[in-house]
Amino acid sequence: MGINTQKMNKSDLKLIAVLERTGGFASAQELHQILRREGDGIGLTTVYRALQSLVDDKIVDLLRREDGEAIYRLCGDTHHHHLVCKSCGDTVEIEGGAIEKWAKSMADEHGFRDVGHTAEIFGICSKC
Amino acid sequence: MGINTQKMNKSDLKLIAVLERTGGFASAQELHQILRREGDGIGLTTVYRALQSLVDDKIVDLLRREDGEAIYRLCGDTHHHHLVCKSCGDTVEIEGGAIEKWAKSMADEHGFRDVGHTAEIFGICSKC
DNA sequence: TTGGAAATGATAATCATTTCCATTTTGTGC
DNA sequence: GCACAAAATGGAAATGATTATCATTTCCAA
Repeated sequence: MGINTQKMNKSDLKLIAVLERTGGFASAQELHQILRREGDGIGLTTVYRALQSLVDDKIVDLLRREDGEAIYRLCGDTHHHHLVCKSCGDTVEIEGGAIEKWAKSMADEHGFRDVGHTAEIFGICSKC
Repeated sequence: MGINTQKMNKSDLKLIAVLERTGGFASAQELHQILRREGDGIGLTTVYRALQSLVDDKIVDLLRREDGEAIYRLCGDTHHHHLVCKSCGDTVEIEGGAIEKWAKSMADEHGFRDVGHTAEIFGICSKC
């Protein structure tokens, strides 16, 4: 049994569809632009509302960009991390098995539960 | 040798003093209010500028509250990561030896150099 | 003392997010 | 189909943090 789509409204489903299609993280503003570009007249307010309800229902995760802007992704997407070039912006998706273990053991050690984590690596790629 | 205060300006020192006194995390707006309440006529602009420069110099850490607002805290002199409670904001500094190794090996594998990294864990602490 | 660089702070601009509210759509019993 | 209430929608204005602008002040070396 996947997501229960029975009780959702159109906006929720539209947002889920876009998030499935794009795959990664996206901000509310970006998601709104994507839908608009595709001819959907959805309003920004509705995008925020739908995302909020999806977060409440634990269907999407809410994270934060470096500058504090909220970004969303479908829960259950394969969890991975990024290796980003500070010069050209090129990004490599990498596995983070070691991080998962580290986060879990640290959380256990300090009595934290419901833990998530962020981990990114920045550097200069071979081309730059 | 602690922080090098020689090259700092008054505003930087004021902010450090308040952060030392209050101990935990505080937002720019809160720090500004505290200084104003104490009779210091410092401007909000200067508070943001000083905090930015302290972050650049790795003298304070910048994290995000749940709502995206930036919060600042004096950091110790060792490289560390944070375990943050999403509910009460309580923070534990933790070692990240595993992360250092992981970041280095990933960077080597993909030909990146001059690498840095970020890693934070967030969850619900035992008290909440 | 003085000239220029750095620091300062009030004000305005920016930008994501929320709130408000009038309008439209949807669902339901007849 | 029809009337009507509840839910959904979206544009516009409000909010609040952060940043940019720019005129003025402070600092400091010559």
